[in-house]
Amino acid sequence: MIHDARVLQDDFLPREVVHRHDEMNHLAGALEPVVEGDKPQHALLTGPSGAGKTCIARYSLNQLEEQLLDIDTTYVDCWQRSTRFRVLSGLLDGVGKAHSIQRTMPHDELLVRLESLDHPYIVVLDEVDQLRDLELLRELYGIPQLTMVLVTNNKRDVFSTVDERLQSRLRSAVTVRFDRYAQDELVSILQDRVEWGLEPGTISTDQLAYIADIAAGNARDAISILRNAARAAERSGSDTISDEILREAVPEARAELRQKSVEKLTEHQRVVYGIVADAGPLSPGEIHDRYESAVDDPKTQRTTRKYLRKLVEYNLVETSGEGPSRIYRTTGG
DNA sequence: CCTCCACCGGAACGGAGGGGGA
DNA sequence: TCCCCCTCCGTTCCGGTGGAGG
Repeated sequence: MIHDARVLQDDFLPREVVHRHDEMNHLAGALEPVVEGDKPQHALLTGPSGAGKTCIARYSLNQLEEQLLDIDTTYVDCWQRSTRFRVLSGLLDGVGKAHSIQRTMPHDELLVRLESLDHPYIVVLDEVDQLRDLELLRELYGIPQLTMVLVTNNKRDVFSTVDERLQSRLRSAVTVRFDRYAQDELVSILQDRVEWGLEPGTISTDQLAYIADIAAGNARDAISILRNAARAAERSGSDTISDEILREAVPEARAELRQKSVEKLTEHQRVVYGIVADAGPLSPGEIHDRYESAVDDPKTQRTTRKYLRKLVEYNLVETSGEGPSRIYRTTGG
């Protein structure tokens, strides 16, 4: 049934990119000067999640590495590395200069190491809006060999907190906008994965269209549904994906996504999430009261607010209402 | 319209944790 | 070994905001 499971994974990088040629050329135009030994331009990729931003960014860097010997590239997910220190150590890691880095390293030592690069270094900073301190971008701008490809899904409020000088620098980056995939584009992306990953004839085009409809332009969701369906079919010993299995795979895919987020939470954060999940829409005060009586060593109200904010960021919880009438509930019904 | 109240989130601070250097 | 310098997490403090109700 499953012929090559890798192509169904989230982080799989296709050999050929479909339906994003304009965006790819746009980005390549910014980076291409490096081939001639010139300084490439910084780039900013914006658009909704699942629209192919990360995929195109990584793909373009791969292309450059194939063309050039004297170039380094790396990918840093600012969601996982949201502090200045973690980003910097991620960047050093990408050029093999991360040896003997520890948290006690003097402030600027990490930057100095980056400045000593003798090759162009092109880095993807994914989910850059998750950075706690955007001032880091200013420091990275100051490193001549470094070119940044910044990836974010909401351009507007990302850079509102930085000063004008940095803002204008960021605005001068080549901006590539991504839209949601159209329905037929998603179908052909899925077809590609099916062709490489599954035995022939396991799923019909109609079924792929069904997946594309539900995924609503989000390629990651679409592939996740496909993956869950294939897994369920294989478990049941079937060699095709039935409509019933496919229907069941939709909530499973959502649960899988949710589960992954929940695993990243700390114990106390999980308790707070559990309260919202079990007891339905609640006010912040009510949530904190319940949380306080649920654990032995409760944190303060301020910390509970930080937790709630985090849950919203993780898309586990959503909020509505302002001020005193604010409530929190779990996402997706 | 104005005041109260709950909530929001920035800022500053402190302690724990962790590893290098004298 | 002790000291130092860092990060990370939570705390305290507080000004700002926007419904609800007089």
